[in-house]
Amino acid sequence: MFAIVDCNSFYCSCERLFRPALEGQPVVVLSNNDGCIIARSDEAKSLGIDMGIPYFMAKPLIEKYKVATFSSNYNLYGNLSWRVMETLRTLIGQQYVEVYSVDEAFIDLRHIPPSQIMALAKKIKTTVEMWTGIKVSVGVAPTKVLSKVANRLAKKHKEATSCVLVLDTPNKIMQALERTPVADIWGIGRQYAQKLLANNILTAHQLSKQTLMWAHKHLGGVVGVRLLRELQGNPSIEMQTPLICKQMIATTRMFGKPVNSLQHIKEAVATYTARAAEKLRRQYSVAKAITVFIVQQQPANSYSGRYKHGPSLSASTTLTIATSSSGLLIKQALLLAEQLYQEGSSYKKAGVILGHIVPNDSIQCNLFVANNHTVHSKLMQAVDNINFAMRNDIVKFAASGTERNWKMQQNFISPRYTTRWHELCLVH
DNA sequence: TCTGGGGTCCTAGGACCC
DNA sequence: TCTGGGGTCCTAGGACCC
Repeated sequence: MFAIVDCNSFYCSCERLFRPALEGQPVVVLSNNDGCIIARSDEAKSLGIDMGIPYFMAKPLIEKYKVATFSSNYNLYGNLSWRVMETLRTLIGQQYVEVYSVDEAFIDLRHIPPSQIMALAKKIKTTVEMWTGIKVSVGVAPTKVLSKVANRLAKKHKEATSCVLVLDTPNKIMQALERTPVADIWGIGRQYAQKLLANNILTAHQLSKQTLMWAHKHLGGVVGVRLLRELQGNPSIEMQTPLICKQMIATTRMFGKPVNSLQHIKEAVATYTARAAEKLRRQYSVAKAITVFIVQQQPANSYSGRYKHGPSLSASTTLTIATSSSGLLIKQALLLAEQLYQEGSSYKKAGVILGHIVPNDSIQCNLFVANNHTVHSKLMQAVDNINFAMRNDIVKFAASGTERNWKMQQNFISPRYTTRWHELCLVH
């Protein structure tokens, strides 16, 4: 059996933890740049505030019902996420926990006797809540996909399930599948959901009755086959071992306001490159490929229905030697940015993507270029140490600029209660 | 006026090899 | 009239996830 442990309205729960007066009140959290709604408490959901809608569209409801509104505070969420995951690792053993996202983890329960599973699932829930103050839901089933089905129903029927649901008999599984619309299956997105509906396949149960060949043909080849097998109760998506290095690292941001000048674009690109390089060094890797992209502002009155982004321009380059040095990467990134920039255009977003990532102990050297990896890595280590100990960005590259008037908006940001001394929660 | 920021995996098709 | 049969590697793009 596999379990999925999922924090309830995670970002909202984090904000509430230090503002207990908000318990039972509607709360929403906004995306970067205060653009969209990305998390809602149950109370906010029942007011009809939809996931992912732009803030300015939700504003009337938010003001009418005095919904508590926060800019996203990733320092806070990251730290609380770590506490939740540590709790799970302590309870079940590190080798059985796969952190799937900031607020979710799969747990391998194949070594647990069936008779003890329900008790363990409840223990996980109560312990996480007691140790961290974050409420979670637990879904347990023979496969990962089915455990997500269980988790969804546990959350949906909180009173009946107390947020814990174990699907351990064929009958329970069948009933759960009948109550799950195809669009709510993990792995079925908007496109496939439409396709399934067109084929008159409405529930997960109906989908589970299709053949593997059908899934291969209509749901993206081997991906669809895996999904169907999982729905039918045959484990086909394995646990991921921890400490796998990312194969791609990106840092991309919307600007706080449209940017016209090459100078500002370059500052942003340099800043994002430095951040991406930091992430790279944190996993002890180096990158050989770098892509820069900038997104133009969408010309006015050219969109109908769903929001579309403006045209995106991108350029890539491959380095002679893989590196994690911010300085070397910034140099390349700025060249690319200059290539892409067109005078007279207005931009709203930029990003940097590092690729061809390998561990830094297996750098392929170039016969004709001196390798100064050691020098650079010592410098970067010093920079990282200072930035970690003091505060973010106290040491940065001049190319990043000092004014940064392209920086994103965060009008409702809460204190970083758990990661900054001077932002601790005060009790009077 | 105003719409996020990360990631993953897979497939198709082109270039190239013998 | 008639033009093989394998391979590999790479990239772009599409689908999905939270």
